Amino acid sequence: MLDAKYVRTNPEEVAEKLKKRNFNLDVELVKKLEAERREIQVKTESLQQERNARAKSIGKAKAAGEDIAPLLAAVDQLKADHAAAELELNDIQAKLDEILFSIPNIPDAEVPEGKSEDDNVEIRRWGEPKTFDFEPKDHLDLGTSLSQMDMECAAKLTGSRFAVMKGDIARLHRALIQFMINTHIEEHGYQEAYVPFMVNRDSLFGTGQLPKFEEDLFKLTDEREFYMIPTAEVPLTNMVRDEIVDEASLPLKFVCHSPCFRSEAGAYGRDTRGMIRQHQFEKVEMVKIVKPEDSEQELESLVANAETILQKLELPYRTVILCGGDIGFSAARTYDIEVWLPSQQKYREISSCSNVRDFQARRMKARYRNKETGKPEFLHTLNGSGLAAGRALIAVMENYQTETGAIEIPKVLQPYMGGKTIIEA
RNA sequence: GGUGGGGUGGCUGAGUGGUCGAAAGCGGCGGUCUUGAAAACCGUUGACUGUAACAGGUCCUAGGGUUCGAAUCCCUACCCCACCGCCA
Repeated sequence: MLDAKYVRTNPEEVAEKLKKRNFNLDVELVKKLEAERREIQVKTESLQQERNARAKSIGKAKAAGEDIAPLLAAVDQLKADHAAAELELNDIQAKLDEILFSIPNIPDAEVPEGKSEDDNVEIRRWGEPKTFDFEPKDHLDLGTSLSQMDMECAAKLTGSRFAVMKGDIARLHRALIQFMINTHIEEHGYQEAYVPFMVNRDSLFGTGQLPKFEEDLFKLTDEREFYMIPTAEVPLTNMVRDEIVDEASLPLKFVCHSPCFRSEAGAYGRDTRGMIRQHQFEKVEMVKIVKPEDSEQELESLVANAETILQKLELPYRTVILCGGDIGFSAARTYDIEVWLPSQQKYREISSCSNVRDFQARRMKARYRNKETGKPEFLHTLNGSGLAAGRALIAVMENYQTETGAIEIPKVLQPYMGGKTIIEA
């Protein structure tokens, strides 16, 4: 969330900056509620002050052995007034919080203007889209004819938007995950983490999925009300929730493989075929917890770490910076990496890397002690996929297919496949 | 699941109704000493809010209650620890 003080002292400025993401802040409402809050808070606090003073004097009188009965009678009305004022204050504070919690992050100045993903701006490309001298199949045709991918079976087990994989394809999927994690811990200095795949409300609030995006999540129905994680970003980032982190341990860099569960996937009727958009998919996630002055630079290296995976897999990709209209709720700046899919003749998102700045840290009260000021200050958090495993699998299958419907195995994955070099029927 | 014990500042931990935002230690910061560092010694040091600066307010896991007054008493929830039971 944004700094409440900043929002209430400069609502017009905030509204102006949020226009870039097509977010409309009701400035008049904020001003009106804020004026009320101020008045009621002053009233409540002065009543509190009075109550505290009276209570103290009663204590003194009692200690001195005086008769306190008249003092007790005098304090009755005060008590009732204070209780009423407090209720009123809580009510208005709740209204203000509701607004504050649903305001998205302010985009960086460098974020391009734009309405949709069509307005994202390409930063760079790597590799050349491969040309085939036959009609390339998509991953579903390839997987199905190998009898190693079965969407009908998944639909029987659960429903639409789930997948069953078998044999070498299942192993290739796992190989990708192992390869990615190993690369990040061995070459990029991340610490591997294993975390819960169900989290509580506080965690989802901390990273910004709640309260606004409840419908995107799978929620458990028992009395504990846990949620399935939509990304490992949630548990990883929340590790520092309510902590004052030792400055010497920064930056924290975590990498974690997890399944991700998203209810919204499929709500738009997009990518209904194959494994592109699923309710459950695997992802290797990178999260960095850093000092504010480092976050810009850490975002660049985060993207580079993700790109390295595609380079080692020799998959053509491009990197774009998301425009104001396409950027996520918590992010100040996001780079998407898009991999080439021959079946679609398009680049498709395979990683999303964001600098969240202090937006999540403020929600989570995640701080470090600044040596120079001696004061606790909010950390900056970043997250990025490194990479989405399901989409990486699709990209490998489609880019490495042969005319006979076999799939060559990228060199870097062969050690994870028992030395195998090709998957064929 | 059962029984018992707990949850207090960055950390450990004392505090059972008013003089407690809270002893002590550790850690941090400043200093003395030292070529420098360590040790030792001295001083200092909670967070949030609020103010031009004071003042004021809130915070002892969370939510309710009792009371003029709650870290302290009562209820509920969550979490942790120990032992027992069960179990991959």
